Amino acid sequence: MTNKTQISLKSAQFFATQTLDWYQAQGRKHLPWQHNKTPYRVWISEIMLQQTQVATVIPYYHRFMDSFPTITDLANADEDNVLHHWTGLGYYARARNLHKTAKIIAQQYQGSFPEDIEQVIALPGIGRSTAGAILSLALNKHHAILDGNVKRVLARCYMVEGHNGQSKYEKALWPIAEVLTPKEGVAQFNQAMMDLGALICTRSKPKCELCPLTASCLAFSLHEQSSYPQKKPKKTIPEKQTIMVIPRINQQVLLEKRPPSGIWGGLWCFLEVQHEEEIAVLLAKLNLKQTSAVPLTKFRHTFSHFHLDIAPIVIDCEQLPAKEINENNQQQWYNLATTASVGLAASTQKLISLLKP
DNA sequence: AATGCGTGGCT
DNA sequence: TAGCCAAGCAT
Repeated sequence: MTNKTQISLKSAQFFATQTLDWYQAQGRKHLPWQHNKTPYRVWISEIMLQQTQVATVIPYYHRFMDSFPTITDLANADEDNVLHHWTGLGYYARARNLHKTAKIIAQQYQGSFPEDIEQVIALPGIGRSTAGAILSLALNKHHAILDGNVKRVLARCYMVEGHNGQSKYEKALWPIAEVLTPKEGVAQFNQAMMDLGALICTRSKPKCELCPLTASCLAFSLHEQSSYPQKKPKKTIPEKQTIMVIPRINQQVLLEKRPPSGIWGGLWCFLEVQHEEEIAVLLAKLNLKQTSAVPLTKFRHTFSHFHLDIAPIVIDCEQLPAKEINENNQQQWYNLATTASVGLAASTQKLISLLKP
């Protein structure tokens, strides 16, 4: 039985007032998605910002909104093109779910974003916090949010035990977020909480001297800011090896579309083998005749959950009459001189740029 | 409930 | 500099 944090109405009101006053003076008001705040624009920003820093997102956001200004534009786009706009941003399920959800909204909601929180949460890729953010920031509806910034602020203010990824941590934080979220000024309050987390209540070296919430902050009063949120136990991630086979004819290289789930799902990548002997088998299957093979410099690509040591090898091939290498449209010759509108993994893009004429 | 899922910026 | 981890969600 864990203790539930008790917060009086009066202290909740004080918390909200302090936060809103601070936002008025110090909050961020000119991020790209804060102009013309429609549910669509806020939705795209919230998805891009998941586990991704603001500075990284901004150029992606501009390109995405230029290409897909409305939900209908997104719904009518090719998935390859949506993933193309996500190239390098990571967590590609976000882009696939974005596209799925746009189609659902186009078909089931006549192209207008649903405003009922349960309907929003039911959409692919949108959880409780993102749903609350969309409806509160764009429509000022009364929903709490609980993203990484808010979690950190609340964990310090109320010295909540646990760390990101632990369910007990979130279970303890949600009711706190709910109680503190005011009925008036929800949009500004939620934005303010994220800004406090991003600008003041940072993970390391929090700027407590600039914080409007020190009077409410338990960790501050006990000089325990650095103890919250608690550290996640570190684990060593495994190392994997792969050989990336790069068949090349003229200035074209062969790519294959990966299955819709798993790592790099839906992206176009080079074929992979585990051992060099398998290369010949692969080329035979593809009906390709090798003229020369040149290994490129090996490099390491690190994911959140494993290291991947990549040994690329370019196989120059003879031109062959068009054969059935394209059975399910899952393979294509990619012209190195152009930029196709498909999603590429960062490692694929890196290799392609190395080979560009 | 813990793990899979990317990438690049910090320190 | 090699880890740590960021505006989470799905399973």
